[in-house]
Amino acid sequence: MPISREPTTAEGAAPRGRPRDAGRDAAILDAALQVLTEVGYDQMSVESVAARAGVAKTTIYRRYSDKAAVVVAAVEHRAPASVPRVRSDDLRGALLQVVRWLAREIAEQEVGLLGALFAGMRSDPGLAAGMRRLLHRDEAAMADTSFGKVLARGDRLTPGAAELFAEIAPAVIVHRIVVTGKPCDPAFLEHLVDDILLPLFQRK
Amino acid sequence: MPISREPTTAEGAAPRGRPRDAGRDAAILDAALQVLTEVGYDQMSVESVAARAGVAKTTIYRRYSDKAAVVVAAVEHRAPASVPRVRSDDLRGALLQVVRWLAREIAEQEVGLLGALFAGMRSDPGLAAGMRRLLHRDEAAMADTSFGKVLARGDRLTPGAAELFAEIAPAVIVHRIVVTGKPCDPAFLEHLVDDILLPLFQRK
Amino acid sequence: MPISREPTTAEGAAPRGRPRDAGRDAAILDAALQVLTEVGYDQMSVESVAARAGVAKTTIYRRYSDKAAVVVAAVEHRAPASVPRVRSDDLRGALLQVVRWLAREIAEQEVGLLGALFAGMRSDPGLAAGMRRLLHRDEAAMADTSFGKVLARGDRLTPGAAELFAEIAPAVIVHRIVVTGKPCDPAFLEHLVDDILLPLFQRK
Amino acid sequence: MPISREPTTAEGAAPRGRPRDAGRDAAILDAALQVLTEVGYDQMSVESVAARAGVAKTTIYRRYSDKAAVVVAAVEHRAPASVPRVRSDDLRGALLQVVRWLAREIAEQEVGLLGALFAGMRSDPGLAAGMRRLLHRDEAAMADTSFGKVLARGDRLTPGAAELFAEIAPAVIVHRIVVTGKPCDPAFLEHLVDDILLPLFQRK
DNA sequence: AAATAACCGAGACGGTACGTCAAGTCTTGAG
DNA sequence: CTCAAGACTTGACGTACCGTCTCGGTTATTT
Repeated sequence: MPISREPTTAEGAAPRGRPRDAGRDAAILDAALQVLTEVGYDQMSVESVAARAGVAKTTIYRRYSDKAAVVVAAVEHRAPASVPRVRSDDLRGALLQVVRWLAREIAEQEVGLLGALFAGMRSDPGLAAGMRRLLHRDEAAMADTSFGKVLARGDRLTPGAAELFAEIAPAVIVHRIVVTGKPCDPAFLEHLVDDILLPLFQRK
Repeated sequence: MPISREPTTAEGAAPRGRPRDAGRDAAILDAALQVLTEVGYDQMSVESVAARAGVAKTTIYRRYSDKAAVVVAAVEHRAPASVPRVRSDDLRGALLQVVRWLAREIAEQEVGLLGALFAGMRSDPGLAAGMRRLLHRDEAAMADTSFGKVLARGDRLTPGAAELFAEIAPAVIVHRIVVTGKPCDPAFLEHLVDDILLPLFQRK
Repeated sequence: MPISREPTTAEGAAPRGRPRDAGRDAAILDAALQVLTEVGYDQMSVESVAARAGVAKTTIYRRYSDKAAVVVAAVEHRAPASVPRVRSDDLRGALLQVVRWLAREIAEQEVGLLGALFAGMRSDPGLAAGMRRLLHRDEAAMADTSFGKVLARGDRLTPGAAELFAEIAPAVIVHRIVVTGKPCDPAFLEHLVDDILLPLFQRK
Repeated sequence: MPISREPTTAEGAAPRGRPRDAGRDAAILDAALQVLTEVGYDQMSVESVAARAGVAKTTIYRRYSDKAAVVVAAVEHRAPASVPRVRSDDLRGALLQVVRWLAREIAEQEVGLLGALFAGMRSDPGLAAGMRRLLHRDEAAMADTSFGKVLARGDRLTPGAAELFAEIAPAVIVHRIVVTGKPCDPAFLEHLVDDILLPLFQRK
């Protein structure tokens, strides 16, 4: 959530003064993402992000109100949430594919985001809300994909399968990574699909 | 994980010098737990814990290497994991009861612990391991309770029901609280039991 | 010896970033001097200096590496070594006047400096050197005053009288104050002049 | 100034309990003297003295009220103030001999003592008094030596020569060592005798 | 062509907390 | 009562970030 210069509405309000350098936007967010995944949320200092981006600290704080806001933006920036395309005739295969993608996604970046979330939950509820919105966005994005359509087939699956998936799959994966500390290897993912998701979706 | 004076093994090593004041141990951990749940992990300062415990900062650092270590010890100290007793003839009622207890437990203290976990994951893997061990302990404790016995009845339930419960219930609850940001109200808990847990346990 | 930003030489090196506030420089050194003379070297805490100067502790540590360095700078800052003007035709009067000034000077500030010198002698020889340089500066300053010219009159006084004065007068005064613990009252100063300095300077 | 067990008066009060180990007294003072001369007054920690003496910190604090008191005692312990014997018929030789001894004495131990003196001057005037008494004691001891008798020969020297010597010689030597930072080499000591002391004592 | 406004790098600044160290006191157990 | 060991309080140390601010200097648009 960058501190935007443009008023939410209107086009006419021509921005005055020197415009922000878009190249720096990218550099900042890339650097933030790197540092975040390398050292974790609270070992990540704004100063180190600035250094790696080759940018002054001011340039970051002009765009983002907060260290946490930088993290949100960084994750938002990178995650196009490109849910992989799946074949509609193979439910198990589709689930496996998506679950695999989800696990990699979470391990790589969302762990950092969750750290920020925990850190900011009490202090800055508005920010927490922002992060939640971001996390929620990805779930919503699924509905419009081929995978979303597979889960929405009311004739063969439990109604509400999509919601169930969004509720359970990320939760169990995060739990696995953070709490258990074990990797999301293929065996685990098959277990997730075969012993949890499929039984729930296919019950008569 | 306090900085113990006694070598792990051996009995003979008579402790020399003035022994640590056990009263202060308790005071520190109680204070830490209070502050932790009040303001969250990284708003919690060691100094404030010391102040509330009526103890000098050094007295804390003599026992614990780190702020994070204090948190682990604090949660470990308090959590007797007193799973409520349940009736063996009412599976749904038992699940509801335990899930309700679990939700309260997580909301009250484990959120803080998880924050510490995120904070310390990269920097101090040994510490992270400690926290995981702690979280795992509670799950293990369930096996010996009346509830554990209910889930272990292989004749009527899916085998491995206990493991499934430990894998899913906490995950979904944490996800609800942290990621979704919504409270674990009765409606949600019933949903968790009726739409997720029961179907999984009773299938065939 | 402040941590200077400007390279010692060169003019071209344009200072970048926000310049240091000169007002704060003065405030810090004044405060340091006050606290130093009030409570002595090792009762003086950097924090108290910061408080009195109305400045953050970090602002002091940005300028000076050390508590000791603050003291050197403080004394250096204040001491303009304004040797009083003397009449050239009255040697005894001139000596008395200068010795009186010297005694007050030493009692008021150099005692603090000497404390710092003792403290830093072993640990930081560079710092000790700085303080010595500073003390030496004052002696050198005398040569250019009316008093210096009086002592330099080779026709009537022992050659090297100026050096002798610098060697003996401060030494005896410091010894009186610190070792003996007695005040430098007029009687003592007259004794110093009549029984020590004059006889040495006027011997044929 | 050790904290004595015996009441000032009376002999009868038989000391009860385990008597103090006299060997430890010496160990403490020796260790203190070593550390003091090695690292200077305020780099010297009571704990390090205890460690080197092979003694518990308590054992030191039972004997001495203060770190500074330890230093006084340590210097007092070692300094037998054995002024060298001099020949009465050679004034210059006698002066040189004593001045040489004095310079070594000061360089080796009194510098540490002076550090303690500066440190304790403001905070504990009673202690400062103790140190002064100690320093004064050495001067007094001189009066009874062969050297003292040489200076007391009123027929050929200025009356009060002994006092003058005590006032000037240590002062100039300390000034040389501490303020100037230069060593008291033979050339300097000859200068001190020939250009300062002898002229003062032999005038008229 | 100026004037204006915002950008950018660099770094000072006030704060808050960190984790460490030493001084001096207190509390055990053993002798 | 002494001694060793070490816990304990207190207070200062010097460091690291955070988020704000103030410089000199750089683009853009607007007059």
